[in-house]
Amino acid sequence: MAATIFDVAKRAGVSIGTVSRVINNRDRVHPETRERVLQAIRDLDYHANALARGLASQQTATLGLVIPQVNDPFFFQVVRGVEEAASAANYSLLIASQSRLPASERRYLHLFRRGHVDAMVLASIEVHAHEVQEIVEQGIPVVLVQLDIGRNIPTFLADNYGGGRAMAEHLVVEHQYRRVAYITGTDHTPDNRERLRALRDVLHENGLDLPGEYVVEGDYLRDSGYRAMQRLLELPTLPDAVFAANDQMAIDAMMAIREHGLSVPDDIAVVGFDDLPLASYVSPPLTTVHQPVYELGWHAGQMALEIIHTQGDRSALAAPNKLLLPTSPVIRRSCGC
Amino acid sequence: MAATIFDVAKRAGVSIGTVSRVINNRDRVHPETRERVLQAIRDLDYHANALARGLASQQTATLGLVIPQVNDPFFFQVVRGVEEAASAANYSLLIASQSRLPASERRYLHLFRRGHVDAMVLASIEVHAHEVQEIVEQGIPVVLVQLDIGRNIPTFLADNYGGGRAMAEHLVVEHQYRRVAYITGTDHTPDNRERLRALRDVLHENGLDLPGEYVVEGDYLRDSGYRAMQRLLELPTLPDAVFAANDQMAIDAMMAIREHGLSVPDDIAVVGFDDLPLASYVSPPLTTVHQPVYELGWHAGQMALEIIHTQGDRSALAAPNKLLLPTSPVIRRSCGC
DNA sequence: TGATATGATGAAAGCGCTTCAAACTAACCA
DNA sequence: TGGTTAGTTTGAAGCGCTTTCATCATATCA
Repeated sequence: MAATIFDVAKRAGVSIGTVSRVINNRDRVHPETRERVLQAIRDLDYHANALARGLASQQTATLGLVIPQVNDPFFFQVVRGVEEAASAANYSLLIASQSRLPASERRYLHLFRRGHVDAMVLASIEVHAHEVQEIVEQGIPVVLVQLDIGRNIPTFLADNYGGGRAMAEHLVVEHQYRRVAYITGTDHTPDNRERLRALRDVLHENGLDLPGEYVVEGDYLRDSGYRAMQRLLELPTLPDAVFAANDQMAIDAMMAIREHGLSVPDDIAVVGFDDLPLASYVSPPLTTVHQPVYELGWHAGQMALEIIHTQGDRSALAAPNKLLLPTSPVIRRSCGC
Repeated sequence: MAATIFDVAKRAGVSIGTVSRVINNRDRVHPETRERVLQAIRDLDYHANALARGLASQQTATLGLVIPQVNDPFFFQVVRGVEEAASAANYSLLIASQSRLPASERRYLHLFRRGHVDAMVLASIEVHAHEVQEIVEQGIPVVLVQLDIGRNIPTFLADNYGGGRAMAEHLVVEHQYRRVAYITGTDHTPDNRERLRALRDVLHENGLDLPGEYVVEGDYLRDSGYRAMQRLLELPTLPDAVFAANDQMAIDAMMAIREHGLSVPDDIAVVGFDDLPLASYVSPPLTTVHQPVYELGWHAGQMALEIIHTQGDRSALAAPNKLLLPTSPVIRRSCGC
């Protein structure tokens, strides 16, 4: 059996209270006593039981992370970011992927209800504002990633609008494309909407229009870009450039164009959003917008830790609660450069 | 504050022991009493505290998963697999990525030392056999994924040899390539060695040789395939086919070949291993070997749970402790098909 | 009718830690 | 010399559960 604090106390000839103070660097302990305790800890290879500690102190040194069930390397980057922030602070990371169950059965809510975590990071999941509110009201800090529910909750977002603008300007101003089409992601997600808004704004500012038939619906997933592109290719006036809401669809769109006997970028330019590793390997290499995914995760984890450590200190909550991380266009070949 | 078992007991007019029995479906409880307790639980929105429960019962309903720090979508699949196995059994998943710290500081060892998890899954990390032994001796079941330390520990591996053979035969027998080169992964990993062994065997069986200069060293990572291929291209007699230890390097090798003014697969065929999503998008689409990564994770999680539930039942440990999951060649274009 | 199962519940002892009031010690001051 | 005080340490009460053992009805049998 593993050694307990009791064993350490006995060996060092002190009470468990003293051992606890040594472990936690609390109050003052006589240097000699401290050394004796530390020696006993070494001798017994003692490691404090995390559960007992959590129960007694009401702190678990654990962060909860909820991600969608989708199989997307995107989220792995978020996971890595949060994990590294957590482990650098000696916190553990408890992961839950959002299940398809109805809200009443959502397991991830148990994470906090059961006192399992000190804070939660929710990444691009479907969640109701009142659910989040409930968590926060129970005293568990929540940080959101790529997900905005419009309450006063710390939120980390990639700058979708800014990235979308930069890309749109690249197409419209530098390349002088005149008929730009857009393949949407899932309609309700804010990232998709921001990217579309950016394109529309840039077009307007340049005296151009985004006709309804140039906005075709996709869902971010494989194939949907292909089908969307097919619809565009049936139009009487073909676009000269296509902005897809993510790389996956952009790549599928390129396929559709090629199968249609046209060339990318000579006949139709194609650009995406995300900068998947994949983007640089397709041919032509995809021009896209880089998203700081790892950084989103890292900052979110960091923020969660900060809030934990300033609990009750209301002034801390006055910090900006919506942070945009910069996105940057990655110019390759598919735009015509 | 969240309701405790005490609150529920008071509201239902019973003792906490009875509430506990209802929660855990233990012993028998009078149907009427049970209903009264359940109603109180609903009324108070009670959720048992996981820490207290874990402390009292010495079971945490949590699985620990350790992955390398590498940034590889491969591991995300493993994570997903384990996570789904865990959550289907109402277990949580605690993740730790292996840090670069010296063994004495390896945080993930704390996961179990501190009584945090009921079992651990170690995935392709660097670990010493005696460390694993120590964990097991403390009564924490361990399951390995893509990692073989040669002890009597349940291990899930992709069938690297089988997949390597199938691919090698495709090259040598069907395509009749005569000069096949191999770009290695990190030398010490068993997967790499198995794949190489398979190629060598098939060549020998067909009266062919694998000359030393046709085995060039890579490290699985980006660029290393490119450099390895450059070395191959400097040889007096060029290979007619190249087998790379993974897709990433295969793709880089294709680039090097093209930059050298040669064509894939007409001048030199290239195949990989892994079947990254990426593989189907490059041009020509990469012929490779599919690895059941998600399944590896899922089975490992499942096995960990099984061992937990049959603890002490020695007969269970007689089950096969080394499981090969089948890999399958995915024939695309880069092999010449 | 009294002895004996059987079913249902309660009471209390932990699980391994944190934390806080209280106690002890030695040193200092008036 | 008694009273302070600052520095250390102890002891014990939880934290919210599980689990064992004892208890108490009620039903069963000879």
